[in-house]
Amino acid sequence: MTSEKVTSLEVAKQAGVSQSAVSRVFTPGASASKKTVERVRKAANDLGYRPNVLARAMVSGKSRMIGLVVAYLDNLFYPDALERLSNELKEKGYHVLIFMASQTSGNVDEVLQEIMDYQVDGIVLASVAMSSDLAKDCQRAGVPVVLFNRSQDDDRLSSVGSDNVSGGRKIADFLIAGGHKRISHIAGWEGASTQRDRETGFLSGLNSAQIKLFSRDVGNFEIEQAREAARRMFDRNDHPDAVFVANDHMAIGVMDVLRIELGLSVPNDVSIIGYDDVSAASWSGYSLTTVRQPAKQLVEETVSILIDQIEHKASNPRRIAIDGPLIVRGSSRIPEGWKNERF
Amino acid sequence: MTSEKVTSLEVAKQAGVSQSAVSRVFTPGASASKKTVERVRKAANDLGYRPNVLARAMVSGKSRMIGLVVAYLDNLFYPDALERLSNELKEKGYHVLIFMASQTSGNVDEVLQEIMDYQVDGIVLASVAMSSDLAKDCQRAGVPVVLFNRSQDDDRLSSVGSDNVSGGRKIADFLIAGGHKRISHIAGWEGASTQRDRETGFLSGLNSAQIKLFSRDVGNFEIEQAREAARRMFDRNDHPDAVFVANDHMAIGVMDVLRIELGLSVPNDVSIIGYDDVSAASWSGYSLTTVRQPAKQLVEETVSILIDQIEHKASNPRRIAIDGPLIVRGSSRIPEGWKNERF
DNA sequence: TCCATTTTTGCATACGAATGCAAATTTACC
DNA sequence: GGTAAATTTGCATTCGTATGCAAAAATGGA
Repeated sequence: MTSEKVTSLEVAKQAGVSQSAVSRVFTPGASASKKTVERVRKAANDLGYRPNVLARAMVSGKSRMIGLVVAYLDNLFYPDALERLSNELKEKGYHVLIFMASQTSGNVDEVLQEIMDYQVDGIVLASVAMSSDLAKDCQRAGVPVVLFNRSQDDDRLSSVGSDNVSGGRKIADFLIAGGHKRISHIAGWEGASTQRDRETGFLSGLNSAQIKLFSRDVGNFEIEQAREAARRMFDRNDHPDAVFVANDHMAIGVMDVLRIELGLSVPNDVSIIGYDDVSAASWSGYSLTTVRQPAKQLVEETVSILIDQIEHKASNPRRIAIDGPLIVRGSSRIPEGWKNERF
Repeated sequence: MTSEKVTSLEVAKQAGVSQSAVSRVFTPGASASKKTVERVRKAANDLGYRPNVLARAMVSGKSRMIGLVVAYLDNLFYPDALERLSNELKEKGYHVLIFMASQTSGNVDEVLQEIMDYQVDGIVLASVAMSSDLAKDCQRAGVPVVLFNRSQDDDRLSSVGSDNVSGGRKIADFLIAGGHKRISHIAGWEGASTQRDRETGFLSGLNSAQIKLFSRDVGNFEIEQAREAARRMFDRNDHPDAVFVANDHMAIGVMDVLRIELGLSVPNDVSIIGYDDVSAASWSGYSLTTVRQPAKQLVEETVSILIDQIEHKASNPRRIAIDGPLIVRGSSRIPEGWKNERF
């Protein structure tokens, strides 16, 4: 009931050495004789001593914590990424302090301040943007920041994402090859770089084939809004025969509306393509054609950049866009003579 | 580029007061004259000073961090809970340090040790069990622990969950009322208290009606395993006409197998009932009948217990089981004359 | 064995903020 | 205005660990 934290000093007494000796035994790279190591280890074990990370952080200036800011946890892409990130970082001896940034982008800066109060060694912003001022602050404080699945013009910031332009283009090419004539788009939140890039690639693909976008609506990456967008989009006689929905999360909602509310057949009446390849996309109930965001690689790159900047003081920001394959499944009409090659 | 952290001392100089004065201005409840507050605030603003949470933690012994251990982030119930937990705690001035416990329960203790190294003020174990030894350690260190969505015999530990026994019973009653004759169960991981309790309630419900469980298989809360269990279970001529699947995550996989692979109609050929009421359960593609776990309340109770123990030193563990309603949707045959009353 | 190197050790201090204590100041009241 | 009480302030110390420095011990070489 009484909190009895064991300190290095107590271990030192028990082992008959100085506090510094204890510290050295637990500090990788510090020197200590075999004998002291042994005695200290024993004493530490007996007393149940473990170094206080916070105290260590104070003097070393390294907290071994990474701040993570996330907005949408209901889109399974992010929990998945979070899990990988946490595991990957743990491997390197870091841990994740998590912060939710509610929908409004206004409070991100505030959240970031809070994060910095914890002296985190680095920050990952997942699908969240930050103000330029804050970016400067982070830089000044020597805290590296990586934007995950978002990019931003500020060239002080590293970013990791998939190549959304190329992905958007693949989708257009695929739909065109499938002979679709009335191709539409349901967009995510238009403030997001992912949205803009996907749409840019998509439109450029249509453009190359001289095809005009048939119709367009916005779902803001929210499933309910996507459903409404779908209803609006199909509330007319000549509806689209293909829709690129800006992410899987929304695409699933859209498919439900089309099939169940409107009685349409996917893919016979209309082809649906999403983006991300979340696990639900491969559920046989949806079998959603989509562009895969290679979460594993994205996370690995993110961690690698962070660690580089933290431990090797590599200071030049890196911006990475990994290409993701089109995963062809049953939600889209398959082009004549199509082999499941990757686009 | 050079890290220039602003300290209270610098603010003190700038404001022409002592370091203590600065500290007091930023310590709620400490006394300072209007004049000093003003000058310190101004100086702090000018320099961009914010108190170092870690340093504060050292002397106060409170880190304002809560350690969270999670196992399954792919079951949407947990990301949802995590989001709520994070927000709720933030409200109270706490933040979440997250740790993944991989499938094997063996490494939970190790993870817990790591958590304690960070001097967290409290710990939430989500769907994860801990050894009795560790529980003792936490208690000794004065770190309150709350089991979330799990309970454990150890009566030193607080736990918050829904009333799984009652929930299981509701499901049985509902299926029986619907006239089902061949009622089966696909279990989650059998080491989990939630699994045991749900099944206990379910069986007792069947028992009251003198109905024997038709068949049973195990899915370990993993969607792929649940799919396989479903295939095994229906690979015979007289298959069940109702299946209670131990959570929604698995139930969705099961529905896909039944409908798409086996060509069965849900609910005409077989009724499916899940547990949790994750967001996907209400998607019209599934429209899954389920027992709702009231995530909001669960999280609120969890936080309330934690804060109580941390701030008011309330030391007696509390064990809470909140009743969750049966949410009747389209995946199950509805009993004659059924009104959507809550069971 | 003796001296030169290298390794190990302890001492003292630093990290940044909070707080008990006593001195200094302000406030209240007669 | 004067005294007592209340408030504010600064000093010094504390939290638990890491580390520069110099002293001590161990090692190596001839």
